Amino acid sequence: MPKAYEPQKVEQKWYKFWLDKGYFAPKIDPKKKPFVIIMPPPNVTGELHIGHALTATLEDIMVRWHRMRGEPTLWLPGVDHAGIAAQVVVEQLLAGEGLDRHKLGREKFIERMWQWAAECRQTIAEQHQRLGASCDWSRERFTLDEGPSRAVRTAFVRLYDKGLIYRGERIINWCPRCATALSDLEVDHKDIQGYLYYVRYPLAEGDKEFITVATTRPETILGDTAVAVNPKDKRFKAMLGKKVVLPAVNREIPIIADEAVDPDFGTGAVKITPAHDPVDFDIAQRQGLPLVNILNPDVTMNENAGPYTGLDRFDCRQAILADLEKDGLLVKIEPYTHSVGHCQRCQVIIEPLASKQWFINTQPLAQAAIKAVTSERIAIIPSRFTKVYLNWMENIRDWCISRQLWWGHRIPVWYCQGCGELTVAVDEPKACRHCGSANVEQDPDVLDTWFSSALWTHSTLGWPDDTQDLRYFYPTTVMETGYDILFFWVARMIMMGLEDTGDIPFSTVYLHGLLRDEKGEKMSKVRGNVLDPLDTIDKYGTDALRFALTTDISPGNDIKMTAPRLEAGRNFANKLWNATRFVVRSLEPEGADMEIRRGELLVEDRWILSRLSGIVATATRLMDNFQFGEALRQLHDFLWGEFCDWYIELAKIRLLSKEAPSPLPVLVHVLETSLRLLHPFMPFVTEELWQNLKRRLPSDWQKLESIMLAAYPEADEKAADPTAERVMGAVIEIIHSIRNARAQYRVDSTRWIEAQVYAGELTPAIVPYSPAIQTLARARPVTFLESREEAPPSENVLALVLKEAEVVIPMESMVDLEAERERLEKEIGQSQAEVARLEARLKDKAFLTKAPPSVVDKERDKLAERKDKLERLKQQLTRFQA
RNA sequence: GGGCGGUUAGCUCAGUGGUUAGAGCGCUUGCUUCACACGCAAGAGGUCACAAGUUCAAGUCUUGUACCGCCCA
Repeated sequence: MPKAYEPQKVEQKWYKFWLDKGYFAPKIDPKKKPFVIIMPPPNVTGELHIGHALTATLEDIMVRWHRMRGEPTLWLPGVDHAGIAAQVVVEQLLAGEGLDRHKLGREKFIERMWQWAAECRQTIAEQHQRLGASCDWSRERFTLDEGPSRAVRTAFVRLYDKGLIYRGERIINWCPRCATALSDLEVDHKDIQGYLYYVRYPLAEGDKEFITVATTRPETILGDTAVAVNPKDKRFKAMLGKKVVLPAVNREIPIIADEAVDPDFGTGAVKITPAHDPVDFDIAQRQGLPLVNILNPDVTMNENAGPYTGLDRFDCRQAILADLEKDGLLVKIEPYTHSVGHCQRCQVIIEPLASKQWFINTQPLAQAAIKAVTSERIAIIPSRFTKVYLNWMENIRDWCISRQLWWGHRIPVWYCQGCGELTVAVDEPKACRHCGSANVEQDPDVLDTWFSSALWTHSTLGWPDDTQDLRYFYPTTVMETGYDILFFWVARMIMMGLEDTGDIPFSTVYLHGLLRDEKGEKMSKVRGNVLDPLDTIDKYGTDALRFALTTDISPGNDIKMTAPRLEAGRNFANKLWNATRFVVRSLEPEGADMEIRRGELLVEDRWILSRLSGIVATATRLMDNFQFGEALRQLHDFLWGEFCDWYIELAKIRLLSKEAPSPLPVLVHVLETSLRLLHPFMPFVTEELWQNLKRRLPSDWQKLESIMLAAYPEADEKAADPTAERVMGAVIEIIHSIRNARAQYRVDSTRWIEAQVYAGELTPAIVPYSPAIQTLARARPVTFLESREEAPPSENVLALVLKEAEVVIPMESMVDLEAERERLEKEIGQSQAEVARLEARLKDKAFLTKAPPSVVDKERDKLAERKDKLERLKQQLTRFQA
């Protein structure tokens, strides 16, 4: 084995091995409950970023863990066609070639999209494989595959037939750059420093009378169909029912009263532009006002804009302002900060406008989705997101699902050119369902990508067909994704899953945090601070990346990804490598019996086995609670801080002395168990090391051909050994204290120093550790005192009072008496304070009666121990006062 | 405006009421010790943002305040 772990040499070999062996595909066993994760499908917009690596890692951890526990485990991968996002990418490619989609035509453009998607899917699959993702590639799905596409059409038709999908003219968010409608969720609201313009509208009758309104978008004056005031607002009572003349276009519009008007905004009178504002639209519906649309799809002004026709929306704004100014109708301009919608995809300012689109009436679906969570059939982790989810669901608004794009699922609606009726069907109709005319044309629009994503948990498993996969794997177990798509995706999956199948899509939602750079900024391509997971893997190894992504994180909290995190992962993989290298090397000359015989175990063996059992229990409990970060941290600390730092060091001494019993069976057992514990987190290095062990052990030691198939360790309760832990604790403390004294007194590292140990009742158990103390603390001779009095009263002696023992070190003339006395006094002071605190607590009736007995007992033991130590410290001090 | 989160060592973060609050990195000191310098050993470093409360017991629960961030409107 080389001196350092070289991930590049092993990772791809093992992935291919697993894949070829077919380990990733579940075996359907009707007697067992499966563990199922449907992977959030990455977009076909390019390559995976570090956030995808986090998703893949967390899901792989769960999947490998459950698979090792013997559960039929399905992790189904997939890719999303990503409507707007992908179309934009390919349009940019076309632009580079001097083309655009209109020049190409719809059919050719779609061909280009498919070409792009195929390349992308290939890249994404390869990247997932580099990450070690053990997903079932045989079940991989693409949202535009025939199956999921039929699911989309089926779901649409069913909702339409139930009256939950409708076509109507509503205010939608129009992105002029993407040239499509967007749902409310696809709009980012940003505060903009703008202006509030106060504009006079002259009354139609009566000279020189005005009503003044305030607006942030003066160009919309052209689309006004009323001026509204609050009915309770006395200031405008006399004006109600009168008409004003719209400036610029000289159209007459009424002054009306509506409750929705806030008397405190501006002048209290507001302009109503029903075709370009959601609030105004509602008012217009109530009041029966007409809609005047003033914009073309490219947000130039249309023919309703009179003299301004053809101007861009913002040029028009300036032109109107100039004209108002000229006519003396612009009263004042105030700086004003207001929230403006931007296209989430391209950041262009969106226009709210009335448009005929397809919508889902979401409220009936939301009712079931709310109940699924409040009844705890679906749990959200971390639980604080439950409230966020419910709040959104309870205030849900209809969902605009049609998009004026080419890339996506075509809306399954055909318009009859004969009778004008609609035919809504899963399969392309030959004729109009109403009049039989063959002259039908399909709606040119496609569906919001999230509509197909909402079906993902069941469409991937075969719905609407009654397939074996759907029956066995649905409902799935965990939906793991980022909290940023809780509404976009998770909430809608719950609604659609329930609607389509009558059952929840998953029982647990696990939401992870977002990745940030070293400055704490969200990683994004726009910011240019993205980390390419493949670069990271090339530099540090996949397991190091996975370690960096999972250790010391907690659900729902953001993660700053920095080089030191990755280095820590690489170092840990290397530590594992070298621990195994040591064990493997020790194995070579013997190759013998690996049976652990309980009766022959030394204290240190019993100690490490006890600790191992404890760590297995802890890690399993944490993983059951989705605390993967904490679980990995505990495994790391055990392996590094206990197994490597102490057990291996002690084993070295035994191996050198060649005395029976050999530590090898325990070394192998603890190492192999640890590799299995770590496998879900760090699959490559653990497999490589496990195979290295297997190769050098007798053939009957392990018959399985991969660690992936091995059982996840279970805690061995019989191994718990408090006595061994206590003795080893004392041994470690003794060694620590001697090392500390050496460092403090700057004893040359090659020099041996004498140590006398008194350990009371533990003495017989500690005596066998004399060689260990010698080697690990470089102390010789180490002698054991029968009683405390044997400590020589010499002045040049360092006396260290420990929890269970005392160590006396003759230091020749090196001890600074004054400093020693001060140190002892300081320790006594601390000790006294502690004893006092414990005594007070144990005298407290409330504590004694109300605290659980186990806690009280613990405190009593502690007090006895501290009192004993205090006594011993005091006796030491007397030596300096003689 | 409503909601959520964060504030713990120099930095990045764990800490799911019960010892003397931990880790990684960084820092100081000493080590080419026969698994590992991607390492070993020893060490320094904390009013757990602030205030009040609940509790036998609070970094942990409640309320308020401040600052930072996010979501929704």
